[in-house]
Amino acid sequence: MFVLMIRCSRYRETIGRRSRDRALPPNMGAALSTSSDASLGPLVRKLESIFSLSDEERQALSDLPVQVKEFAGDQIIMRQGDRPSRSFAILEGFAASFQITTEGKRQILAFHVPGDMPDLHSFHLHLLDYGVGTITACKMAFTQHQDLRELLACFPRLTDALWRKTLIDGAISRAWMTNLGQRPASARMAHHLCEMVVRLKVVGLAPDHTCDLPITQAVWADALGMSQVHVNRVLQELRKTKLIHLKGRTLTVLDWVGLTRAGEFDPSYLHLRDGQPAG
Amino acid sequence: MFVLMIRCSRYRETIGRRSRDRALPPNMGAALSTSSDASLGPLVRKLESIFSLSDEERQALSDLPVQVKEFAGDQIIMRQGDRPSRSFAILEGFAASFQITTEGKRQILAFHVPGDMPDLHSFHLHLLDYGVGTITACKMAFTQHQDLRELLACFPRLTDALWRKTLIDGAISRAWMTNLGQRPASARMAHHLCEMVVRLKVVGLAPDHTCDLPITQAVWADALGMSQVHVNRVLQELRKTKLIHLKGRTLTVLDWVGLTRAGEFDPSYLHLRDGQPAG
DNA sequence: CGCAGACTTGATTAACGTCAACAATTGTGG
DNA sequence: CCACAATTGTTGACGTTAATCAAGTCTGCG
Repeated sequence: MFVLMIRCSRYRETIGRRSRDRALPPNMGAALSTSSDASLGPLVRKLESIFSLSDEERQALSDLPVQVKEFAGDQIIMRQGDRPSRSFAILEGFAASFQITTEGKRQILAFHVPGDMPDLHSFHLHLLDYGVGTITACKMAFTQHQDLRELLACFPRLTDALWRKTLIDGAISRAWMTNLGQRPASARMAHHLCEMVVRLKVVGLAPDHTCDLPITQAVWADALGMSQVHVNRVLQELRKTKLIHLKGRTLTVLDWVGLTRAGEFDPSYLHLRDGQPAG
Repeated sequence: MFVLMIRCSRYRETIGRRSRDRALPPNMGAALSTSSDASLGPLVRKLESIFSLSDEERQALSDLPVQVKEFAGDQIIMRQGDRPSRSFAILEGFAASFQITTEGKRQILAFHVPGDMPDLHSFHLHLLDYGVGTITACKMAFTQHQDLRELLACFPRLTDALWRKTLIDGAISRAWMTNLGQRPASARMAHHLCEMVVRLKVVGLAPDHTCDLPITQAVWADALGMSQVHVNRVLQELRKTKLIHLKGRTLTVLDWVGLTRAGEFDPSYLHLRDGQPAG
């Protein structure tokens, strides 16, 4: 206990000095702004949905020096094979990670919503095995791995929180794999829609049964491993059976129970702290 | 540094006492034996393939109190929904993790070879979202989460090593997802075989181009998301094109370059410390 | 208004699943 | 060592799902 306090106070001084001194990385000129106190809000909220933080930990996390950058839609942020020296959290907007096969096909591995840290892996796995790009315009908070390392050295429970977060991402991938491997196209789509709605609810982006889902059919095709034409037909089927209403970028779930049944959806793999009601 | 040493020596006493005192968990009567010094060898070797350990860390890991248990083939070890209080490493044999859909279909999410810790997730994610079962007869080393927690508190770099390991498992899932979503059946099989050969090489189970692969076609069907009949036809095709020889449980890769090309395989996602030559 | 991107539709075809029977292999008890 | 059962692998015929191709239509937007 004693030990921890010594290390922490030293940590605070160090970070303070470093974040003021450090030069900006080369490619971050124009769109850059400095962190405001509230900027990591979505990340903190997200972490708290899966882990309980002490005031001190919450504060330390909020004090982490970050650089906020804005991106347009459909931009690549990191690419397969990069060796990033910083990680980022999404503050606003939708992003996706993906892999490209040598045949030129793209598999979308995950959609990322505000509060997610899509490349937390790079903190330990220096070579990225996937790329990350924006879907819509996004606001991202970047943090140097070094700063994160110092933060975690001081607050080991935060290591656990972040580790836990990467494990949940793993659980989401597993559910996605089962979805890809075992379900016919329409159940696959239904399952995916259920997941998105629940995840958006957690961060307050799906208050009722409605949410903004700025995902084109072509993108869904790459995510769900089917052709764009088939995505279209499957969506029509879900509309015809009155499970969803989807117009423009707005999804309304008309029949939550029916949709979960169609997609065989059970939200427990999302490991939410309180069994998040979704309908 | 000073601090670390104090904590470590206390850790040693504690663990020493606890492992002698602790009663065995209820369901572990018969097949149980106590740990020998060498029992965690495969785990240590595996970790060293992805992370460099100090002598002290290696020793501490080997000293972790474990209970070794043997299982027959095709046994369930943990099931979807369990809340295990211990994790285990595979010392010998093949295992697999899987999910069962409500339609009764099984998706195999990963094959586990000696040195793997299939349920390391349960250390932080108390509810298992997948089951683990043996493929062949297996020897497993179980360790209480509590013991592991104490070890990691003392050697924070081991936390990093294990975190890194779960991240690599994540990378393997991602590659598997791309495989499921984007590749036609025969490329999918080829990619999978490449992965298995490389992973077995790491732990010394594929010395030349040959290895023991005790996986039935029905199991492959569940792993690769195709019917058992189609697995059979795809394997015949790979044999006909002289890429592999597969007879009984023995796989020989006849044309490594050809197989990697057929499966679009690039081993970098396995994040081996030295770019492990595979052919 | 015109253009680009997204969505929709129909016709055709390829990939793959299902069913059912059978052959080969492995394991087991006598 | 043999006979037998059980599991695994193989084959063919046939049906279904979903991909591909190609031609639209709609929508927002400068």
